[in-house]
Amino acid sequence: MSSSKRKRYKFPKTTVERLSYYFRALEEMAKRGIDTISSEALGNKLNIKSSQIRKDLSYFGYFGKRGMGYDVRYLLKELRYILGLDREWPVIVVGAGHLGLAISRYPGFDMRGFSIKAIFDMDTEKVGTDIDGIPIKHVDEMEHFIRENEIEMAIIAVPAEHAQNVADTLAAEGIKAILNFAPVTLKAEDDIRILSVDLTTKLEALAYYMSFNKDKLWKIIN
Amino acid sequence: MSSSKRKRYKFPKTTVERLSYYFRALEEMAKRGIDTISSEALGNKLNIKSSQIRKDLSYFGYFGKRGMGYDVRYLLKELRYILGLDREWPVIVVGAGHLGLAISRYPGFDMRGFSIKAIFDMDTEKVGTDIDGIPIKHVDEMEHFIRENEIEMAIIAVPAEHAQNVADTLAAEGIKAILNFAPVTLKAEDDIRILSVDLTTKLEALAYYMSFNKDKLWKIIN
DNA sequence: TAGATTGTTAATCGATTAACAATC
DNA sequence: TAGATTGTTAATCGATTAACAATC
Repeated sequence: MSSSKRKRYKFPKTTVERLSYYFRALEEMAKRGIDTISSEALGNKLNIKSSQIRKDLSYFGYFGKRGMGYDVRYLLKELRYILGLDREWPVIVVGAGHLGLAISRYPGFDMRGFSIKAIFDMDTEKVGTDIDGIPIKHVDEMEHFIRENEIEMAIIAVPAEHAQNVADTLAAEGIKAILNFAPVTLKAEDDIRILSVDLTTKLEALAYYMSFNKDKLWKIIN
Repeated sequence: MSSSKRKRYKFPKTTVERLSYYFRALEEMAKRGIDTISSEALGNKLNIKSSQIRKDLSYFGYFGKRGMGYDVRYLLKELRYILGLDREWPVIVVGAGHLGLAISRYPGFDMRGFSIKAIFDMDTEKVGTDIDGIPIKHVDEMEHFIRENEIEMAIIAVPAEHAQNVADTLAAEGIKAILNFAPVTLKAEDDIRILSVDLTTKLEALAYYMSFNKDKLWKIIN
């Protein structure tokens, strides 16, 4: 039923994330006036093996010239298209705490076409104000706003204990992708894409790595 | 020379991150008065297979009772020890922009023993003020502060173009672990642990997944 | 042409999972 | 004891990498 006749190619989940790194590095190179780059040179810059880069790109097409490398502007254009960055993505943020506000102002989002259209919160002190032109609205207005503005992506920046609730509400209101900053594992139907950014987990991983060679563990990794 | 006679066990890099999820889930359970849990039940909560959980834990010891599951408080205690969370970690933040300040106030860090001791910036308007009791100091004072307070961990929250510079400085001043929020790949010597949190990459991955089944790509994943 | 570098194959390496004997 | 659930083995699955023929 849902499976098309078209051949499907699998690729590692890690590839999409790396494409994003390639895109960013190429953007910087374009800015510096570099117009051709080899997988070797790009790999050096990103600490990624050149064969990994070539393989990642090969899942999507032929972008290089043998003996020459990749045309920076051309590859940028293709990656922009592959990553879906050739359009504007209207986004809402739920949670107007320190983190929610910092995220709303994060310059990196706007640069990539992610445009924060509104921030939602329950705190009536904050509702009605705005942050750099982005209105803070009451969560009760969320459903209407999502439909009115055809929002598909949302960022959750509320405390852990409210996050699942917010996710359920967003799902019911038609959101298709969620970037979650709350430190919980969210549950949702399969048609909703959820990715989490975990601020503490990585710091904890660092703490682990700082501890382990100080003779604290029975068994040590390599 | 550096290799001890002790047997070394390898385990996946992903394991440490999952231990951190287990810890968090168990903490919440302890708070709710649950005192025993099976790998099956914990897995359901975290969308992780029970065999994965048992395997992860098995790298570090025997924590469960067959037929009974795991004692929540005991496992918490062991995980706290393994993750190095049984001590205080003094941390500094470099960059007093919106993100740096939000990070400095993030309640999740303090809860885990990560204590932000100071924020460093070059902006003389900000230097001398404080955020919730955390002083903002000039970067020139950083080296002295690091030595004086025996800081080993730092968080980078400066613009991409300054991040490598800051990392080099931190390394020279004796920092051993860096959590990087700047959207660049940092280079450093092997004895310095760097992990990055990338705010845009995940949003880009979501954008990709929202685009791909809209007939945009030649080759489609599964 | 000679040199460089891609795109792709095949081998290796690493991580997850099912299955089950051990045992509480 | 019977039932439940661990700890561990072995199979499977997935991702990375070296190597090289193709070709600019």
